[in-house]
Amino acid sequence: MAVKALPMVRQRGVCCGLPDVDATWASGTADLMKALADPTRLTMIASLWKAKAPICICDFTAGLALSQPTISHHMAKLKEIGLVESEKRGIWIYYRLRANLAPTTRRVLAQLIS
Amino acid sequence: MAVKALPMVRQRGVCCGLPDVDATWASGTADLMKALADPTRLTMIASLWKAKAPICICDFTAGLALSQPTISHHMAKLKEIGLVESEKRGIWIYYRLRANLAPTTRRVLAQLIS
DNA sequence: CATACCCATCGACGATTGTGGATGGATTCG
DNA sequence: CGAATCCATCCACAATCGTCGATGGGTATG
Repeated sequence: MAVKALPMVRQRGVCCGLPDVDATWASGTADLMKALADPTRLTMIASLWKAKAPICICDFTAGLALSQPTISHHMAKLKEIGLVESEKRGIWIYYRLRANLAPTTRRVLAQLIS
Repeated sequence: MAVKALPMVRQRGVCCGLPDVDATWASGTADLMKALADPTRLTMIASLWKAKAPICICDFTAGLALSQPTISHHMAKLKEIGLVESEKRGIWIYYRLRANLAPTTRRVLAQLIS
């Protein structure tokens, strides 16, 4: 990647413009990053990604060294952002990666996990 | 992507194993996500990515609607994680994307920004 | 029906984060 | 040298976050 050099001359008190960055994009992308900015949630997402199958909440509760309310809280956050969806089966609730994830989101996850 | 079906039978009180997810990976990736989990820092990174050239801190201070200490604080965080590096030129300090970013990090940014 | 299990929600707590005012070092210009 | 500009650091404050105990609803088993 070609990187331009530093500008040779510059006036004091005069600043240059920045490349256009859409504020809506920044806000939305930050929300996605926030959802992924925790080791527990990242482990959950990676587990679902690798398993290629729905996983019961109880398996996370048993497998991760955290209390049941904490596990539930993290999964709720992932669901709220739209990364996962759930399905009830008897007394168990299974979570899976959302079927129609945004292509960008899916590619980001692929890069992060694989 | 083929997604397996839900298990038909399940015993109460018996939980299944989870796919192996490396704890070090989760921790490190979470740190990267945390660094990107803010609209201001995301805007900074996208600006540097698009500009393909070093940008002076003063340009961020002038362009973003935040105080100078806040801008400095955000950029310090990006530098601490190793996403950007800086170069001093007179009274100005220029920041640019780190030259030898981890390939994974670079690809994630490419997916997020482009 | 009574018990056991699964899970979401609530409330509380300490820890972390985003923000900006004040300060001071560094550098350049007149 | 004195003034102005650029920038990092320190300090304080409100807001958000991660965590867990307690609680209660829902569901299956005996």
